[in-house]
Amino acid sequence: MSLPHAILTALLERPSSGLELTRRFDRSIGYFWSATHQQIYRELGRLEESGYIRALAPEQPARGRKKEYEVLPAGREELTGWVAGREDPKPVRDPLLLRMRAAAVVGTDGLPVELRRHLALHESQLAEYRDIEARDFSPGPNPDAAPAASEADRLRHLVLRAGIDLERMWVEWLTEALRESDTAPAGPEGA
Amino acid sequence: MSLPHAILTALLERPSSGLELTRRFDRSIGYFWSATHQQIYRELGRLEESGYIRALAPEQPARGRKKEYEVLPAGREELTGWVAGREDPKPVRDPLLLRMRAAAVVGTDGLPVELRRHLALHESQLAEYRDIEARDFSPGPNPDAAPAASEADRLRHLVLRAGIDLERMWVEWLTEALRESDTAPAGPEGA
DNA sequence: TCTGCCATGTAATATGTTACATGATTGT
DNA sequence: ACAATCATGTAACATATTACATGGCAGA
Repeated sequence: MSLPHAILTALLERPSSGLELTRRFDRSIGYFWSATHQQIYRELGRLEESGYIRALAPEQPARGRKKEYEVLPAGREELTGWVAGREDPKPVRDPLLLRMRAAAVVGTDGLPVELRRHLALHESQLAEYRDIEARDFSPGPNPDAAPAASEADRLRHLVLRAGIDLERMWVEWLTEALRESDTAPAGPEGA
Repeated sequence: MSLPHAILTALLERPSSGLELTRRFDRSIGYFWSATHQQIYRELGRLEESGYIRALAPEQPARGRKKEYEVLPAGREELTGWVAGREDPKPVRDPLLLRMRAAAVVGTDGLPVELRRHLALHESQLAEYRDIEARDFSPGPNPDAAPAASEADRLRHLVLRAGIDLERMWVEWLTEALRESDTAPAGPEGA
């Protein structure tokens, strides 16, 4: 039940149309909750029906016309309640780890190539996050002179650092995995 | 498309019935790919129909009777091909990070309690992984004298270390998040 | 007018979750 | 006989993915 709350958060940050939301889900919000435009349009319909959001500048029932949405008080309340609620962390679900486990049974053919590819992807993502951090959360040359970060900025920086920590973890783990597979002779294991 | 391959891997490690698989998906395999018994039974049916697995000790079409499955050569080939294939890492999808982003807009009421709860859960999971590592992959007092780990063991250890690294990352991140929210006064942000 | 892109949407399918149903086996 | 548990399954629903459809608008 996270997608509706992701959309409410995005719309509170800035009222948007479906396509604008889709683009924001390809960047900032999408860094920790991805969604396609089909999901977003469907969910916008539901949220409107529930009275959590409403369309601005109406009188345009046409199909190809832009439709902006804003959050209603009921939507803000719903989101506030969700933030305060309980939700256990989901168990990890990672196809790459599964493939490594499978490789322990049927052999590692083709795996190192894939590990190198993933390493490059994670390094690239890490670099992107670090750029964002330098741009949006740089402390400046004299931290004491800078204004104290707002609570909202502090939270957004924390979320970004989770992304950075995660990517760094994968980069380190993949590097170690490749180092080992270079050292050990990697013959087929599945005989 | 990972669940069928998770099941093929599990069945190659050891032929099992549906319920036995379910239990293994609550432990070892479930640490990086979870599944309920309903998913497993449905997928077992499909895999059998595709000719990837077959039921052992047949002649028992009854409902409550145990049914063991084993992997056929076609199933092993399918799995080998999947291991060698390409599959991009999925973007992160984490409700807790989403909630922190939402909290930046509507306020942090109730969040610290939840962060502490998650911290305890991750610490517990980390401890469990470390127990498994000590039990199954301990180098012993004299590593040089111990037999070299097999390629399969090396891979399984790597997968376990990914789990350990992930949990440790969350423990550290949550600890830092709590330390900051103790320092900074956490007033409602959504005014 | 034609092409390309902006924008919203439908349809079909796949996967995952929750609740419930049925039969078999074992111990009391 | 009964209850508890093992074991396999169905049904309904929710969510996510993929492919396609429709209309508006701007410029060549």
